Amino acid sequence: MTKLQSHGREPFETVDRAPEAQAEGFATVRQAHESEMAEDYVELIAELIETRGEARPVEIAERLGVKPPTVTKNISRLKAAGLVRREPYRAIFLTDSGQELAEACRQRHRIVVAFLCSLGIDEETAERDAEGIEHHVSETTLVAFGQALKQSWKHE
Amino acid sequence: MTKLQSHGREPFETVDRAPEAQAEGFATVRQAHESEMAEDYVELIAELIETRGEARPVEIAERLGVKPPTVTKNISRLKAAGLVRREPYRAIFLTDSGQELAEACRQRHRIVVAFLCSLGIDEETAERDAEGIEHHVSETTLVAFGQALKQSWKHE
DNA sequence: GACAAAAGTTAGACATGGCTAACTTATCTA
DNA sequence: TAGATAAGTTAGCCATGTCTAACTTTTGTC
Ligand SMILES: [Mn+2]
Ligand SMILES: [Mn+2]
Ligand SMILES: [Mn+2]
Ligand SMILES: [Mn+2]
Repeated sequence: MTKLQSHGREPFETVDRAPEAQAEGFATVRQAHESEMAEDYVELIAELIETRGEARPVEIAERLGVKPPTVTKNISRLKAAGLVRREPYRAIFLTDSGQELAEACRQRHRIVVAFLCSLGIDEETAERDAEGIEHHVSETTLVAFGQALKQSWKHE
Repeated sequence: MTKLQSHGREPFETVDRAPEAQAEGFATVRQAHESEMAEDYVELIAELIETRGEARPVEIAERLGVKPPTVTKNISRLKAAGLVRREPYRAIFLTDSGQELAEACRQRHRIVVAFLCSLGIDEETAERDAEGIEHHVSETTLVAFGQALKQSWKHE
């Protein structure tokens, strides 16, 4: 039991951090919440276009578990943010920047799900937890998940 | 390269799920967001009481990175929810149920941080990501993190 | 003990993301 | 092609969690 590969510390001690560092952490979480709606929408829209040919508000509402007016309102926010293109009463399309965001989100989502599954978590739970977790995974952590995933392949 | 221990699937394929299942996932995330404020506050209050002797609004504000009026408002919500006991202009205490929630949250927070660190992620990043991730980790996933952590000790 | 500084609260504003009810537009079908 | 049904929008409501400005209370200092 060498200490060489240790990433260190006893696992259950509370790290005490400088107040500013802690505050920065909470600020990061609040920021993540601000992008969350956009990320989930573009991700879903991309999936619907791919699998259903088009993205319709009814279906977005159904899959998000919200009511149609909520979708209308949020879609116009996405349009204002330049992520989506569309005319009233018609299907929804992604702009280039929307497409780009969607791809990144889908990729991240898939990695998080696969990583959780590689820990032995059932797919349903993995999907559920990933839907929230994904928005709080930094690039660093995403890379670490990817690495761990590769490791898990070797050992199977 | 046996398939015995495989937890299955190619890692980068999109799982397609029934609309209701997907909707339930998003509903779970929305629910998690509703408890998030309470969880972060009681956790922080418990830590402040432990390390500083008492929990004062200024310090809560400083560590959360918000302004004092935000803390005042949220503390009265926690009081209404029966998590906190306090009189105006005085320090804040946890009720039994607040204490209980705080302990669970601290434990979960520590496990998530330790787990991320065990993947080789630096502590600062681990803390930052954990602050958001913790609220979306189901019991199942928390247990899996704990297990993986135990494994990582064996191999170090 | 008075007064200045620090801490805390109150009031009122704002953005976000839900909702229902009522209306409009598009699509389907007889 | 008319009428019915489904889809989508609009208007207006609500809760949450943030803020600033102004006020009150407590604390510390001389
Ligand atoms: Mn999500
Ligand atoms: Mn997702
Ligand atoms: Mn948190
Ligand atoms: Mn936490």
